[in-house]
Amino acid sequence: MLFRHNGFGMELRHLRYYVAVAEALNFTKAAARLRVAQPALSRQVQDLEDEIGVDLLTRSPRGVALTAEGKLFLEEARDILKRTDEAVEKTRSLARGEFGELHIGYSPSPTVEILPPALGTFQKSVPRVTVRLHNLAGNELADGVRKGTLELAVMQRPLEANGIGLQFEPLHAYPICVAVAPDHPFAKMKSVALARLATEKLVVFRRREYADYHALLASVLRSVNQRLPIATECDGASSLITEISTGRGIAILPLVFEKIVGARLKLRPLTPAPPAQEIGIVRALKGDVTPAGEKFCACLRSSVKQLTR
Amino acid sequence: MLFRHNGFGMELRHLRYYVAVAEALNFTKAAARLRVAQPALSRQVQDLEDEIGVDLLTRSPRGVALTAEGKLFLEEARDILKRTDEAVEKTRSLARGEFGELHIGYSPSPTVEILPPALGTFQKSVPRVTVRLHNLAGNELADGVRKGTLELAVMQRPLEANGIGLQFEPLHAYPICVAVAPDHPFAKMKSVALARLATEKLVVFRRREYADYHALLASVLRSVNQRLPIATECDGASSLITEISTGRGIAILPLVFEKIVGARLKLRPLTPAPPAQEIGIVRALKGDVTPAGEKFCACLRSSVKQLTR
DNA sequence: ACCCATTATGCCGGAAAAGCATCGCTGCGC
DNA sequence: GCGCAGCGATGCTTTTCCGGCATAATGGGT
Repeated sequence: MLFRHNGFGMELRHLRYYVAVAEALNFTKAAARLRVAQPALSRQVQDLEDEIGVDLLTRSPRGVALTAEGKLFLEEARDILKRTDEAVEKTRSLARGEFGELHIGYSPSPTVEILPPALGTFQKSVPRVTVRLHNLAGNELADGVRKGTLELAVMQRPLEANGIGLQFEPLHAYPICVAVAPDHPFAKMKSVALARLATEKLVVFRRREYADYHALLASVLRSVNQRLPIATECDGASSLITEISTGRGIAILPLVFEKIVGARLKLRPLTPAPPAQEIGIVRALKGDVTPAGEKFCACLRSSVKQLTR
Repeated sequence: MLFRHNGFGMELRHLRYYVAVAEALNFTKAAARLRVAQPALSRQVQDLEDEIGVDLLTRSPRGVALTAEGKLFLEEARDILKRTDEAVEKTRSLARGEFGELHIGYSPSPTVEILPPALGTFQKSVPRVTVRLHNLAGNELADGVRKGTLELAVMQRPLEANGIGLQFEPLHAYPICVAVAPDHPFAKMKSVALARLATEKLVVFRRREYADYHALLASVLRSVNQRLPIATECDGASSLITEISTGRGIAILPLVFEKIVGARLKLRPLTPAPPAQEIGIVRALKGDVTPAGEKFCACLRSSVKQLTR
């Protein structure tokens, strides 16, 4: 190198050597501990002192003592070395997926059986990863994953139009059911023929907020060419439960809603069975999933395994 | 070196280079900025990545991009480099006496004219030095300086017995005076002959707490072979002022007390003048004074110069 | 398919660090 | 009082490795 700037000679080696000497208060012993020869150590510490322009040690034939400046610099050097170790370890942790932030999108209702236990095991295995959950609508989830603001989404299979650039890994499939009040005639049946819905009125979620649900509904009804009158539109699960249990109508729901409605409604499978609602992991086709994200997927999969047992 | 430990290859150079590349997002430009050739930079960053065992950058023919780990490590590296600079600068500051702690012992009354202005100018010139003032008796001051718990003391010249191992640098000398109430006959004189004290009673400070004062007093009186009756012993300046102004007696005091007693007492020089009370700097004969201490001494000297004008 | 910018690789020279031997200093013990 | 032991510094040689130059490889853009 032609030109060497003033302060560009200091290296971590100098700090490591200085700390060793300052701790041993003896060049020879420090050299042994560092597995280097004493003269090398001697010179490196001299270089360090020249670099800083301050005497850090007072030498004597009996060993060395720290000057006031040396004491200060010892603290500083120790701190710097500790921080470098921490920096490296942090980075490795991040690479191993044991550290950092993980942005996960999800649809609350369809994932109610899968997500909570997966979150629990994940946080237990890597507590230093902060999971940020984002409760969004289906198309927003898809957009988020595509843009990269979400690393993964746990949700129903995206519609064709929403699915471009995304990969869907199915975790579980819920049969489509009809939800009725416990005193409704359907409640006594083991399954309900699709054709029998013709005389019923539908309770549905609001189209605006539940586009995915309406897509599902449409596909179910389309398959039998039916068009049912809509009794009410609900803004959420609890009002839907109220509407149905008071006899205002029935609803078409995936079986997972059993976990939500409890005993207040009865869910009966439809025959012939429409295509089941698939719940799974959505990730971007291109764009890496971090190790932490992979771990999370593993937790989801094992959460599903527990479920089916 | 025969054995090279796992993590002992990382140096500040690697961090400096990595930061440059991560900021430029381009090896070639970073190399130019660092005034090194691009291949050198390329290799050093590779070495760093090998060392950590994590990919920090994704290379492409259009430049480089940071991985998530790379972003984290960039922050860490920047911080480490900043801290090293700070560590060096702190150490240099300490060596220049612009930083650190300074323990100063003093006797309050005799230094009342000198110390406060010196402290003021000192703190203005080096605000990052924390001055710790220790108000102690004369022998404790001497002990403290000898032991090194005090770097300096500002006080009257130590007695012979107390002065061993110490160096005294005189700053100012105050003539010995007699202090009387304003209506006392002495108050009208320009000076008072020592012999005329014979008919007076003495107001003194307590022997226990003011050994130095009593030594001074003894030497003044011994020089004229007088022994005066003691009217009262006082625990401090304010009670001494009260005693004298109410006519209970007179006191022998150095002229500096004029600043303390104000108009409440009159101080008149004695003739023939006894040896003046010398105020100065006490330091250990061996044992360094830090640069900050030297600066403080300079402030004291200039404070005295201001005084005599 | 070619081109260009950009990074990676091979090789060499030199600077700097490490090792070895030795010197100089100082305090301790015989 | 003198030698000896322990310590750090210094001179010199060896080794390492960093940097420079030339060039290959890579891959997106036109």
